[in-house]
Amino acid sequence: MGALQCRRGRTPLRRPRLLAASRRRVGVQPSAEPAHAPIHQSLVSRLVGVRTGAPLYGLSHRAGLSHGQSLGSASLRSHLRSQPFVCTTLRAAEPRTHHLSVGPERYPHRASRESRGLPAGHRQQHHDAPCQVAECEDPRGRNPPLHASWSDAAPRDAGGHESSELPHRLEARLRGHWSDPRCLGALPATRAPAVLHPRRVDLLHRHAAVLVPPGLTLNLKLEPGRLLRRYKRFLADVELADGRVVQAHCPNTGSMKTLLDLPRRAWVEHRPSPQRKLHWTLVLLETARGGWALVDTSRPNAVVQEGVLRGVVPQLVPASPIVRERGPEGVKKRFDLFFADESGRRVWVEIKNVTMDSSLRKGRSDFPDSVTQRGREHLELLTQLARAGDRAVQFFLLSRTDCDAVGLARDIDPAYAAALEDAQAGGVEVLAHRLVIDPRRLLLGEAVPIEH
DNA sequence: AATAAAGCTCGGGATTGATG
DNA sequence: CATCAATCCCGAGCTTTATT
Repeated sequence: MGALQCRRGRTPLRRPRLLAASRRRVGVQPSAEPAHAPIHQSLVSRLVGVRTGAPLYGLSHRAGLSHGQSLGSASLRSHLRSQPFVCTTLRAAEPRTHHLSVGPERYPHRASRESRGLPAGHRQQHHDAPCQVAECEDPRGRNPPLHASWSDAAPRDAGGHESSELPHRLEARLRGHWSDPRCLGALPATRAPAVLHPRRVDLLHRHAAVLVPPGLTLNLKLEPGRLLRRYKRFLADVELADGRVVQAHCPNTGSMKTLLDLPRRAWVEHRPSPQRKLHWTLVLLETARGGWALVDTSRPNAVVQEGVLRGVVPQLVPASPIVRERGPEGVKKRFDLFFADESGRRVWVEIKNVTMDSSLRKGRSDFPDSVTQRGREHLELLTQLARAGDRAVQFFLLSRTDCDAVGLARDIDPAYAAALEDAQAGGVEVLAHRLVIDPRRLLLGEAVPIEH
């Protein structure tokens, strides 16, 4: 329950009675809604959150929260990301006309449009937009199938020009997704409530989401290079294919043992941004035997969460939203995933990225790659939780393509190895799955054996 | 005008080990 | 033992916008 904290100082919220009221106001007849209506609001917003990881534009209060709950946008995003919906089919629907009317004529006391450099007389009228419909199902069958539809047209201003209110980052997102043949569709979100407000249920079919097949949110946009140097924890020099040497961010502060005989082939991601000092990120490194290893430690948690939602891990079947980075009450430590299973037991999952060549045999990858006091403490806490009746899971993600088993690096950290054995004896479940490194994306693969 | 709810910005925590 | 390195993520606090 900790995930859904009430926002400070807010009065409890009234659930808006949306559908009938706003239809009446805007003059849209229910019968005018095509076959895929009605769209259940809370389900639509879950849908929005699930596959995208995208910002939720204007939908968050429909998160299916109970009366009186309100979330900050950040925790809401993670709440929605964890909902288990998968988009299965896509078909086209009829174009429709959207009637919108906003602007300073109605709200003359608002000066903000000018302050943002928007035209003062802005008035959004209407436009016809081709729509598409997605049919979605809950892979666990707990929720009825969904239909959602959207248009890919940008909002228009009075002159019929694309509204300047469509944020550039959204445009970029849409361009990227629409150009991907595997993309089932994208709902063009607009961040401007003036254009698209959640209470306008008649506009629900324009609502924003990017509906993508499993794993696409774990997209990779990689360029080949050679890792020349790794230094100061976060930095790496990478030579690109054209000979340029760039400074890249190394998102792995660990030892990366067995992966740092240099130079070696690498894949880097180019993500320029004013927020970033380094526009390149080191993601994959070639292993000694020509496989690939994921060294970007920001990705494994998302991979495992996505896989769990798709049902890849039979032991882990969430019956509640998955919460990231949460710890038990009164404990400073956090676990990577937390949810309730179908019997209502609390499940804590700690994920470890396993990339080190085993010193014992080829084809095996061992953990840890350096002494890890933190990891041991996590194990001890997991053991306590298991003894107290919760489910506690140590999940090893085998993040290299040339291995088929994970093991313990007893020689590197005997205390950790002992702690893992204690944990297992104490009821901690130890699981290991392979990471599938597709050139375009990351996916959680099948289980692999754990050797002792 | 009052209120609900959205978006935005900012800053802190977390990550790890080398270095002074 | 504090500091530093780059990034991501989140929440707090604030602003903006729509609705009644």
